[in-house]
Parts: sequence; structure tokens; C-alpha cells
Amino acid sequence: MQARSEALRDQPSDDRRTSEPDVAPTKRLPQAERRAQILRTATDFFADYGLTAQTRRLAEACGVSQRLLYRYFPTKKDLLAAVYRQEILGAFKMVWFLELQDRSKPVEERLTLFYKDYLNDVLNRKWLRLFLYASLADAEMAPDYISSVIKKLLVVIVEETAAEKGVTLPNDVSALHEMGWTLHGSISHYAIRRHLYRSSSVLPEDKVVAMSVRTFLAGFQPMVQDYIDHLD
Amino acid sequence: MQARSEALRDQPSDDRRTSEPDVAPTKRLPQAERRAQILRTATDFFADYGLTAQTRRLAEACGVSQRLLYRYFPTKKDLLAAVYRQEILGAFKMVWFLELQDRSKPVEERLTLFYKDYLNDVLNRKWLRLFLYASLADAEMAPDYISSVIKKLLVVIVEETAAEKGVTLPNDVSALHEMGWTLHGSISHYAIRRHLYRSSSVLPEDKVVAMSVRTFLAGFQPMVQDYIDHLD
DNA sequence: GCTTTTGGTCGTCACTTGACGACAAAATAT
DNA sequence: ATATTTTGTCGTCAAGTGACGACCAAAAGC
Repeated sequence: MQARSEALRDQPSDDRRTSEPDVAPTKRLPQAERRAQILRTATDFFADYGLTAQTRRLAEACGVSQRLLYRYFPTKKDLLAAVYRQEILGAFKMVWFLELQDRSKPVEERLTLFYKDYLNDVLNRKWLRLFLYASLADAEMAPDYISSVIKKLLVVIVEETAAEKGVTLPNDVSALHEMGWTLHGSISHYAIRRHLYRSSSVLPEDKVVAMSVRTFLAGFQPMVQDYIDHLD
Repeated sequence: MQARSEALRDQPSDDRRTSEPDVAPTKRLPQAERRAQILRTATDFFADYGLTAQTRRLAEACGVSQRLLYRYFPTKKDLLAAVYRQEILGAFKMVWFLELQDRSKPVEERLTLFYKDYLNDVLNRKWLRLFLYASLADAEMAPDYISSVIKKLLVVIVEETAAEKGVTLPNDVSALHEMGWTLHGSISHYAIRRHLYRSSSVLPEDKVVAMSVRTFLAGFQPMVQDYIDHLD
């Protein structure tokens, strides 16, 4: 257990480290860097082994003593909260909202480009696993902020689509959400089965996005009409 | 900890138990029943608290001593495997495949009825949480059997839709899977955000299913065409 | 009745696991 | 060089935590 970090640390200083760090850069980093390194390692670590994984193994993965973690984060819970804030909440980019509302491009292109980015920057393995672990473990950790961000996104998507297609939307905002989820859920679920179920999709990511977007666009008008018709 | 089960057990036999059991039916069940009761309780328990939850608390929830669990299941792992087999793999019903292929009804009706059932019997809170916990914790636990079942389902759905619409499908089976996932993922993701993110959907379940199915059907033809066009 | 079987509990062992006090050593200041 | 601050480790405590041997008591067989 300790053997690995020992071995790295005990090397005489004439060796400038052939195997690169990120884990166990021998010793003595300034506060900010060490904290950042721990956070980075913790992200991968908890994404892999779950939020119940042990601090001793995390320390090992960081190449530092377990005790050191407690200098930077008072408790494990605080560490988890920091990881969550930085990696989960930090992944959303405001630009996306602006780009999605840039009507000089057709909606199909905007949606396709957005979801390409979104799959890379948000719905990757690390983010997804952390988000699911957090959602499963602690009810309030995941949904609150995220859902408010996502809901704005859904409204934008639906409104932009409706504008381009000249469709009049119902007033009920939750209906708009539900419509938006049709697309967003499709793609989120694609990410889930890819990264979680490891179901090997033979189709490349781009094609899946294109297909989902077109299915959404093709079914948009009937979907809106359908909702209006079936309104009690 | 022990207090609750003690209190129940120590009651004199003149009281026929006002609070009903399932947890802690005083004592002495035949083997099969006790095993079943433990399995039932364990399902709810692990669905709530995750696969890393402790056997002592499970025993408490069952109203029996922790030691007793080990009479029925050699290790915690075995218990988890039993829960998984019974609750996750056992939820799929063969009838669904038959009903989905009953061409005397329109596809829209078949799909709508099927997903209503599926949401109730499979994609409920308990099943979903267990499945996600299992998928996150152990790579091989979830995907194998499930994915083979689901993939058959996806092919059936797509083929039935194509048949009704007179659409010719590509030969590539994974393309069919991907098309089917557009619908199945939409609904699965609806269940996830409902039971996991606790996002309160104002629309009733039936309407969401109807909307997803119609969106899928409306976009089906373009989707197939699109795939054929973009085939390299 | 008495014995045997079987469903159930108590107490405990060995190992984890979060947390932290005490101390060492590298940087930095003086 | 010497003192001080900062970064890091060792060792340990207390509370879990899976597993199990030893034992007890309710049914069931005879």
C-alpha cells in the first residue's frame, strides 16, 4: 500500500522522474497546487469507485499520506462537496445558451453542434458516474442546481425550434420541459448506456447526435399539436 | 439498534400485532418464507441505501439478528447476487415480446400499452436504483443479460414499426438498436429523472409515454432515411 | 415424555475506516 | 546560520463492519 509512494519518494534527486506525476510528484507542492491535484485525483477516484470509497486509497492514488487530505479538506464530506462543485456544477458553459439562441444558423446545426460539445464536456464517463453516484447517494446533491440549469436549456431548445418552425407553443412551462426532455433524454441516455452499461455503440457519436436531433425535429410539430389536443 | 426488534419480539402473545409485519414478524418462519422475506426487505434496503449499506442495518430492517442473514446467504456478495437475480433480471416478462408482435393492433397502441406496463413493472424506483447501483459498482453485473434482452426488444420495436409504415430497414443490426434506443432511451430517461432526480413531472405518465411514442413514430421515416443516406 | 432437527440470538474476532494529535523536514525569512 | 512558517508523515483512537463459533429454544418426530 504505502510501498508505491515510498518507492517514488525515496528516489535520490539525481533522477528527474521518468514516469510523470499527477500521482505522487515526490513532495512539497504549494498549497493551491496540492489542493488542485488532490481534487483532480479525487474526481477520477470517486468516479471510479463511488462516493463510499475510502480516504486511504484516495491518498494512495494521490501519492500522499492519508493525513494530508485532512489538511486541505476538514472532512470527507467536504472533499466530496468540493469535487461535486468543481466537476459537476462547473461543467456547464454559459456560451452554450448564447450559441443556441444565435438565429443566424438553422436550429438543426445549433442543436447538433451543442450536443457534440455537451457530450464531450459534460456527458463523459467521469461526469456521468459522479452525477449518478451523487444522485443515488444524496437526494439533494444532484437535482437542485442542475435541474434549474437544464430546465432553462430545455426551454431554449424548444422555443428556438418552435420559432424556426413557426409553431405556437402552449403556455405551460412544464409542457415545454417535457418536450425538451424528449431530445435531451435521448442523448443523455445514449451517454449513460455508453459509459455505464458499456453497450458498444457501433455508430459514432456524431451520427447518434444527428439522428436524435432529426428525429426530434421531424416529430416536433406533431408533438406540440398532440399536447394541445390532449390537454384537459 | 436492537431496540426496535426487541420491542416487537418481547410483546406477550395476547397481542396479534397491530402494526403489520414484513419487517419483524416476531419469530420462527419456515426456511423458504424467511429467505423470501429477507430478499424482499433487502431489495428495498439496498435500493434505498446502496450496495455498500451494512448487513447490521439490513438485519434490523428485517427484524432479525445480523447473524441470521448468514444462515441464508453465505456472504453479503451472495445476498446481493440473489437480490439482483430476482429483482433485476426477474422483472422482464416474455409476454411483452408477444404482445408487441401482435399485428392485429396498430403499433402506436402496442407501444403505448407496452411502455405503460414497462414503466410500472421495470422502470420503477426500486428497480432503477438497484440497476444503477449495480451498473456503477460492478461492470459485469448489469449489462450482460439485460443488454441482450433489451436489444431483442429494440429490434422488435423497430421492425414492427417499419412493417406498419412500409419502410425498408438497413441490414446492420446495431443501426436498428440505435434507432430503437431513441424511443427506449427517452422513456428510460424519463424514469431516471422521475425516480432519481426527483424532477417533478407535471404531466402524467400516460401522456409522457404517448408523447414519446408519437414523436418516435412521426420521426421514424426520416430517421431511417437519414441513416441510409449518411451510410459510408 | 424425550430426542432430534431447525430457526434464531449473543458475543466476538480481525480488519476497515474517518479523523486527528504530535512530530519531522523543506522553504522562506532574517 | 538560525528562526519561523509551511508542507508533509507516523501512529493511533474509536466506531464501524463482514463473518462466524457457540449456544438457545421452538417445532417436529417417535
